[in-house]
Amino acid sequence: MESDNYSLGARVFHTIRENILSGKYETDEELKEKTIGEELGVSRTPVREALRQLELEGLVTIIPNKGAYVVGISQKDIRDIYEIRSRLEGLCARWAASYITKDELDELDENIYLSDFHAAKGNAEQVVELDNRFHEILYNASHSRELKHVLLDFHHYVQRVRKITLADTQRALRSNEEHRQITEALRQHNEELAERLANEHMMNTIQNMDSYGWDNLFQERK
Amino acid sequence: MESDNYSLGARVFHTIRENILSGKYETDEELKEKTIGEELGVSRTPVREALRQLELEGLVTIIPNKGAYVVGISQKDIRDIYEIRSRLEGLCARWAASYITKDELDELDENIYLSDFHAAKGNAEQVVELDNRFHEILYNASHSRELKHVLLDFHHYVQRVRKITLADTQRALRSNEEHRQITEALRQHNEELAERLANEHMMNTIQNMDSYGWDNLFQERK
DNA sequence: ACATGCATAATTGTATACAATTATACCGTG
DNA sequence: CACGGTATAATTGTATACAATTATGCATGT
Repeated sequence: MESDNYSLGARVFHTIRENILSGKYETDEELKEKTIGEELGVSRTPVREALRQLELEGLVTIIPNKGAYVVGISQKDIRDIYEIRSRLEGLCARWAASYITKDELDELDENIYLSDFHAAKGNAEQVVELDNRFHEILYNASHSRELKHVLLDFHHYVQRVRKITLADTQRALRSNEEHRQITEALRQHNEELAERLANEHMMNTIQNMDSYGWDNLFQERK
Repeated sequence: MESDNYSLGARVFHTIRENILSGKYETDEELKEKTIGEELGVSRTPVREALRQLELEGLVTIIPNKGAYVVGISQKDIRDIYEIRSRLEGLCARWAASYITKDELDELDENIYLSDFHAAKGNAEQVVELDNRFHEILYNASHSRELKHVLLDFHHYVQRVRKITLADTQRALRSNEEHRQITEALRQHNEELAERLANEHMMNTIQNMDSYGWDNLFQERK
């Protein structure tokens, strides 16, 4: 999804974020600048910058002169995010319906085709990557910097949950089917339909998580 | 809205953000760590941290080894944000309709009452503050950390535009009337109505900006 | 045994020093 | 005069040093 040609500071940021979202750093764990710096082989400076950024993202809480603590992501947080996303992905699809190009539609088609293949094979990693890309194309097609920004944030935020739900072949294939319908609505430039389908796509994911069982989604964490 | 008991670093962050949003730093202007540090009487370290945070907020772009540049906020950005907010404020009101308490409803009533007073007097500053507080109560009443987080971000983002639109007495009074209707829906725990009214409240703001004339909203910037 | 207070250690906050990279200005050459 | 190259300066990136604050542990007294 994104290149590795990052500066050191940016890499530190991504590493810590990944460690929080993957559950490597536990909820309420204190993140000490010195310790993390030693782990990653850098000084405190880039670690501090990363922690300050992560606070803005809501992943850590910083108590001045005390420390940085991992903010837990509750089941309700995840639900809320998907409900927020349902509204915004809907708006995104609506806008994309106006602007989307033939090239983008072609890539969406290919994306779904490939995802079906990998889902059938059980290649969860690739399915997640293709899902990332599918939504990213829509974000770009919305032609809205602000909407893309906020949606990308949330998308990253729930990456861990998506890795689990999309590992289920049945859900992955159904998700692809929903992607196909959205793509079709976009091709027809049908704003109303595109919005409704993208909206439902997210709500279906919540339903899926409900039936999957939230305990299973969180078992690795604790 | 928030206390001033901040650490130095946090204050630097807020100052720079304010300078960007108020237009003191022009679009595409290069923000040099040394210069800003001297302006604010601090070293480069807290400035760097602030700039990295502002990049995450989308207010500056950082080109590695080159510099930090102010990202311009276009008219379309503002429109998009209000449309995004219309969806999310609607969702927020819907959730708040379930959770809102009598105390919060009382504060909303008082808030509107005071705002009417200040609007009539032409105290734009107070009207903006009360508007901030009105929406903040709703964000809290939604009982959703994630929704509150993203809405607060956007709310700050458009602070400058709000200062202008709410300086118009007619618009301020109409805004208060809309607040009153939303509050009434909340009091009745009418989710559907609350969502629709909050949604329309934002869309009306867009309409108002349209009739106000975008050029006037941006005249100070350029 | 437990609470209290003080000394010490650990940690964060800020400033500064140094390294790496990029911009600038000057000079020579065609 | 235009162009290019090189030395110099300016700026960012990272590490370290020092100050301020907070945590820890031990001794003391009750």
